[in-house]
Amino acid sequence: MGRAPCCEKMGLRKGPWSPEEDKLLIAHIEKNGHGNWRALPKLAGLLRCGKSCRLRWINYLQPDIKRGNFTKEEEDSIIKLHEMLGNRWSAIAARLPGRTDNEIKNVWHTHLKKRLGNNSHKGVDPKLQPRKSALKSERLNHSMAPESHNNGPADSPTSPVATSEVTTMSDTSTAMAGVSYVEIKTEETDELIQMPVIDESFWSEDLDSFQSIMDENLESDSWLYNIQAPTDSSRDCLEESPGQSVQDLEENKDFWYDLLIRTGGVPERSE
DNA sequence: AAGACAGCCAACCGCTCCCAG
DNA sequence: GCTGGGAGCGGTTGGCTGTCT
Repeated sequence: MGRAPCCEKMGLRKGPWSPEEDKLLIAHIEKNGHGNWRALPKLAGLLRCGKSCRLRWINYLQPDIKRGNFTKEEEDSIIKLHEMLGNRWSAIAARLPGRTDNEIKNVWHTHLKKRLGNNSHKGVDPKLQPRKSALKSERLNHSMAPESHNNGPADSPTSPVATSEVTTMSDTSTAMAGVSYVEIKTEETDELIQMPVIDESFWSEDLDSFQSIMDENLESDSWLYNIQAPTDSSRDCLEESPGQSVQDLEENKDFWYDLLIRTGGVPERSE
């Protein structure tokens, strides 16, 4: 299965790019943009396939790419984001301005994985990563309700404990992208409370929404109790992996806040 | 000095998704 | 609704470089 590699056609170069090829590619894209990657090499006078050109541009030639070593903060961000998102390198890269998915992937495999291995740090099992199709259907359903599974730690003192009586609510009061609401009955008090559930699209695309939620909740300093983690993006996944808990988010509150500040998501909090 | 080994990273490969026809 | 082509993504590889013996 699978179509033949696009570079197998006669005469197309493979392997490392020469400075001349880089110049040709940059000159062409600066002048014409990259509307059609497949047609680009011909137009630019390159003996490469479009895929190779795209990769070279995205990973190396783009003007806003940050080269050089990763800072400690960047590495920490990657670790946290990997906990939340798993091996979704492009999603992680989207939160680290100037860094590419390929670069992040390399750093992960060469440095961070070992580091975490030593710390027996938990992460999302790659085998449990949702496939894109799962993400898509989840977005369409827009209700990532943990219907029959506890998505938070049972021993978390203040977090609600999901029970079998959780029901998905229609998103009536807000039309916020990536956010739906569930009713959760707490085990301790038997109270029904509404809880926002944030899905993948929220985290990857809508920092403003997060800002809104944070703004609403920061005053009481309890906002994290009301946000569920985004990592379990399909019911199958939920069944196999409890993923990030409310408690995890709680512990990492500062991290999320710092990240959002750095990426322009929220204004700095006045202490 | 040179061979072996390990680490790093740019690039490739194969798969899935998206969308126009 | 179906199909095919292009784009994007994540996993993997291969070659270069640095370090060790």
